[in-house]
Amino acid sequence: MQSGPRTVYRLLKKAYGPRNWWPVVRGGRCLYLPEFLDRPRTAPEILEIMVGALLTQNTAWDNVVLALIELKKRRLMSVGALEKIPESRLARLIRSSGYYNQKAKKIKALVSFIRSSLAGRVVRLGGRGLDRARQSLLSVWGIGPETADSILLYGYGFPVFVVDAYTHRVFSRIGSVPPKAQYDDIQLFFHKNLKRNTGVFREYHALIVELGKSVCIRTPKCLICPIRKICRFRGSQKSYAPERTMRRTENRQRRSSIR
DNA sequence: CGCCAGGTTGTTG
DNA sequence: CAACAACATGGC
Repeated sequence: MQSGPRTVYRLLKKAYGPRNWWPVVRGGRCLYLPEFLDRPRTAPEILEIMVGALLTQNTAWDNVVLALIELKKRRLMSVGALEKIPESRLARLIRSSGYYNQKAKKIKALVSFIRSSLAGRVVRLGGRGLDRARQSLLSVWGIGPETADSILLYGYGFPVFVVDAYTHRVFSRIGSVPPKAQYDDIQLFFHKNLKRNTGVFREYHALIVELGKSVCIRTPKCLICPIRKICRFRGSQKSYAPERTMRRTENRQRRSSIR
């Protein structure tokens, strides 16, 4: 039985594709438009992807969209506007995306980086090569490997594979990577086993997310899984080692909140 | 209610 | 360097 990442891709694509990720927020709506995939992103679109990538860290996308709508409604989705706005007000506007104090700080760090990198415009990382662009992004406070790679892949069109919690969960269950595999290990697995193709990488990541959200959840729904036949797990085992150690404990109930 | 969500940074041993 | 804790809202 074929079970390489290419086979997984084919099965997922047949079941869920195309996903047309990354979406753009326009007119108060989140649009998944195929035509966006056929041309380079404009500078404003890249900024929106960057901000969205920060806001979606460990957060459901629907909550992020609410925050992006707030920002765009007020014409704040620009480097200049995001530089000017007080951090506390920014935090209030992106409240729905969670971790809003930290994320406001991250957005500030981002626009500061963009400004310092290219006096007044969104930095043109495209001409500097993938490795340098990635290192550059990783130097920004609040941008880790997944956020950097999302920006590079969906914003700038670099063929770099984005690894997230779903990727780790799905492919460790399949048996392709060890449960303890780190980000770079998992990314290397895909880079070694797939042609470097931006379109495929974009679609593949989005497909993994869909599988991870709807099927390959904590207690997986293997009966409806489109890649069941190549998976080592298949729901036949009674249990497996939880990938994320223990759950967070203690709910702090500090609820005075802003506003 | 309790759990979870397309991470990252700071702290600790 | 690995393992944790902190960060926080909204949906089901």
